[in-house]
Amino acid sequence: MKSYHHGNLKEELIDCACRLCERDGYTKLSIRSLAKESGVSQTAPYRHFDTKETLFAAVATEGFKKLSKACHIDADKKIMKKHLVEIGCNYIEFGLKNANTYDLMFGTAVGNFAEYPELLESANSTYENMRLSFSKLASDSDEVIAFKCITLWSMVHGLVGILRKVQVVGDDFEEGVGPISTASIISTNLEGYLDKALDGLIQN
Amino acid sequence: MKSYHHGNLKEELIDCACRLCERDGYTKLSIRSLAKESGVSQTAPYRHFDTKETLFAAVATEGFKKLSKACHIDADKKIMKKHLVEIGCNYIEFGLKNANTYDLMFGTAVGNFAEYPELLESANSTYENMRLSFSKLASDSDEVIAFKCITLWSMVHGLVGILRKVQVVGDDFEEGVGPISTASIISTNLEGYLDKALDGLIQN
DNA sequence: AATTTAATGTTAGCAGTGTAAACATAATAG
DNA sequence: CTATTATGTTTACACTGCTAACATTAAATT
Repeated sequence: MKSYHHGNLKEELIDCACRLCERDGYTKLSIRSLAKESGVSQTAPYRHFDTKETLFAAVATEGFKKLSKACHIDADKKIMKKHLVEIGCNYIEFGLKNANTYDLMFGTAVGNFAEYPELLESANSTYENMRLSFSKLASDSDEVIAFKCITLWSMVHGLVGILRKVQVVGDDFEEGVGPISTASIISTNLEGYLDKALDGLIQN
Repeated sequence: MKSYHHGNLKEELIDCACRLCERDGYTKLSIRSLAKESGVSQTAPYRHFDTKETLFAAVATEGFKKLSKACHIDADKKIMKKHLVEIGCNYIEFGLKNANTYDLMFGTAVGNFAEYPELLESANSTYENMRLSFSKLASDSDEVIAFKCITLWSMVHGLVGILRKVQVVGDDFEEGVGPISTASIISTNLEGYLDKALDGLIQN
């Protein structure tokens, strides 16, 4: 016997949308199927999300929260280069393991973050966490640290994009100097790769 | 008086799709509107593209060709670091000015490049061009050059992703060390930024 | 406690979508 | 000249985002 009111629909919709977006890609997600999955009428979601993009924004918000958590390192302990590498690795791992969600977060699905305050906040706080970690290592000015942080972010973000196109990760691949084999090699030793790449960032 | 056969439909569809994808984003593109725009019946495009993804693949292929051209530097002249910076700048500029197309090229719209030989080839040749330019500068082994090339690509690819979220580029922005202001500063002096960032890549 | 109001749900329906099937016409090959 | 293939059209189906009108319940106000 089900009651007229669901009681917890919004959260359940977001939860469900996160799962489906990751499983099939956000392009495949339909509000109707989402409603059906939650055992509710086709248009019920519209009581909680004005538009599909609003729903996407909610999924992206969750994505940034998870990314933030994945990249979090306990603020108390002294942060060494090793930890920055770890942050980078975690970031990349998140991007690769949640490729579809990641695409939703950084693609054009949600046009303007500023229209969705919670999304903007969760995205900014992901950055802020990274920046704070960075500031524990280097003794540069705030501006320089911000620069380095954006650079690190660009690096790992870029690697996610490139590696995703080559997600064989351990599977066999043709040898050579093509992008596929090279990217594969990198992805099998991500830590070593990042360690080297970070050298330029930290000193200098 | 129009003839039954269009004569040049495939090319026109691709052309038109490229324009519309860039203008409105590939999510908004419909095969029907595309057909209408080309003055042809709703299902005519299916004679040339099995599925919508096939059409996307064609648009992405064009995108890679354009990207390749934008990053091309005459192979004859000796390539200095300055030219690598130029390549990077051109790459980023392309990504920012063709954000929607870029998203189609690197997002999840086309799942597996291997299913579309022409796409795979144009993407690979974009990489190959970059790699050749790189090999003119450094005297490393092929493997090392491939590594550096992927790193450069990651860097500029990542920057496109981050900067796109902040495409104020010259407009005013709040001062501080947040991602927006920092990214804005970078994007107003892309050349200098890249020049510095490339230091770590070229020596070492 | 009774009543008004707001929040949250449902049903019905519109205009638009991807794509398959059956058919029409024109270009090409034999 | 005929048969085949390439390319186009019409029709149709199941699905989509979203709106409007209505139903039910929870919360706020008197």
